[in-house]
Amino acid sequence: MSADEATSPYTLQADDEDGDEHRHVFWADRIADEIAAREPDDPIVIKGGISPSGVPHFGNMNEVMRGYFVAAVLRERGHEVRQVFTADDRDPLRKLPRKLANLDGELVDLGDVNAGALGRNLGRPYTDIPDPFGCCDSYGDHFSALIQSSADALGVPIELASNTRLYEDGEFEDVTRFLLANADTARRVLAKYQDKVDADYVPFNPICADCGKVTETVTAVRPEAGEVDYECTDMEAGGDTIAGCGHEGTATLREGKLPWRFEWPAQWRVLGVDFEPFGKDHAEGSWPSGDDVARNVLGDTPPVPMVYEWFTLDGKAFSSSEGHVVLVEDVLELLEPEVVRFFFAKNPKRARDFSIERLDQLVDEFDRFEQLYFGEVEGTEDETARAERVYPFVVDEVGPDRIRLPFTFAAVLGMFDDPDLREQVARKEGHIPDDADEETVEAALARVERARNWARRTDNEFNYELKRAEIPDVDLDPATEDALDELADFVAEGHDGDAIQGQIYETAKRNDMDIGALFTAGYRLFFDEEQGPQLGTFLGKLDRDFVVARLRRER
RNA sequence: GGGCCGGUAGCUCAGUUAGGCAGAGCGUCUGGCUUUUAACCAGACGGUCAUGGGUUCAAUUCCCAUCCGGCCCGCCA
Repeated sequence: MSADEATSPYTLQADDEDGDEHRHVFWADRIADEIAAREPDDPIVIKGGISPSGVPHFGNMNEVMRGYFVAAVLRERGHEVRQVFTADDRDPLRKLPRKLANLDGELVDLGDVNAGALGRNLGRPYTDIPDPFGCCDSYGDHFSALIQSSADALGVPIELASNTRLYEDGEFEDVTRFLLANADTARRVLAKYQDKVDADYVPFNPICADCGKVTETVTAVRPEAGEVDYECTDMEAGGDTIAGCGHEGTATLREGKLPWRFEWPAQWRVLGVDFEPFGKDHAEGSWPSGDDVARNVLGDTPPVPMVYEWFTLDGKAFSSSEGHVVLVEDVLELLEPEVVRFFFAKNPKRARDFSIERLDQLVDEFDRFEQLYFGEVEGTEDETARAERVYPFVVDEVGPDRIRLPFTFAAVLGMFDDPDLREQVARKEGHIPDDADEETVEAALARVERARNWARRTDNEFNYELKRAEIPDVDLDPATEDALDELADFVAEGHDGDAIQGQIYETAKRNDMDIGALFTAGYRLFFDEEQGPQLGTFLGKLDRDFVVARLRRER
């Protein structure tokens, strides 16, 4: 097969060759069609994978979530699906990340762990490097555990497969032997993509028995015996040189790894992969060569590919090594899992910014999406069709009776520590129907914690802080001062929040001043902000002496 | 330098695979609601669909060129 028969990885924009007449509102349906057209045997295998080289961040979850939606669609169609995720943990550590994370997902500076010990392991497989936190069997296992817990947190069942384990168990042995026996073909194909591939190139990198580094210099190959001889030479890694130890030895096919361009197709064969999503970094490099290697070296059909665009985080590229990351666990302190899944259900072709600052916008979008599904709001034909198709895949359970507090409202409710007070205010504002059962109300109020975390984290205008200790520095004109004094007298008489709220309006009118100005003065005095929660209700909840004194600007 | 992906309202995004009046939400503005402030209702404003050409009765959509952002083309994954 020639190169022009190669598969474009841009599956979502390819022409539909079947002339399939239904247009899909959900990209995962389109992919599922592609997979089904090949009539694969069950179970259908969907793969993702990353190197456990450092903190697995929110953007990495594309590898899990994109596959998840395709799996869900295929399951809906009656297929058995396995979602496999390879931890590419035999890859060598090439450079030290500046930030690591403990098993709780807390970021840690390299300097706070034993950086020196880590530095001595450059060039060795992640699974052969001690865990810098000392809690797992290896560096690789540590970060694999984080990948697993991230997938768990999103409710996606993945079968995590350790690449190292696959090598050790001999799963790659046959395909490795085949590649070594057919090294000429392998070289010829890969040379189309990589200039460095010459007559001496060997598609296998043994691990040095002496220093443990992945080596690149193979001096003899005996495929039948399942052995290679090697010399441990220097390795180039990102401009730096990792020194080899010079050891000359012999390795079995289980004691090394395939170079990535062969390892990927080998994984497809060994795991029987039918579909794999991957980031755009692979689209023009490893995919074309992998596709070619699979077809023309191994004689396999490569999986259905799908390129996804990368996310940015608050406008900047995610960077594990530099610590510009957010982990799934962090995100789930701010968003419900269904909102996170909703984000990943959007078109993979589009580069998106995951904006922590504007998470309220994402949540509002989700809430509307949900209302569209339940027919509670009007939308365009496309919006409605999309909501009807996608919503069930995004939530664990379709619940028409759920209550969603508007996110920013929930953030403001967060200033009350007392759960009863939160509920009371939410009811008063009409966000909780009278007939809602206890469980539903509790579920609705769960958003308050997340919204509160968001307000705190971004320290935005919803992060209200009562300035109790000290009176904010505020300039007031005499008319406002009079009004505040009158209001103080009213509060001192003992009235509830509703009455105080009404009195603010009355007082402003009586003093012939702008209502907004009086509210602003109030917010200034209590929050040092221009706006805030419904003032009367809020003041009604505070201790009366303090409120009276503050309105009189006494303390 | 070559290839690829993306660019749609102030913001967040649908729509582009198959050419047929430019869309939604939020925000903004105006008005209303006997209490605008964390609302609700009604309406308005908001666009050279990145730019310039071409094909076409008709182009956001197809073709060519250009600009911007990102990725790949060394190594590695």
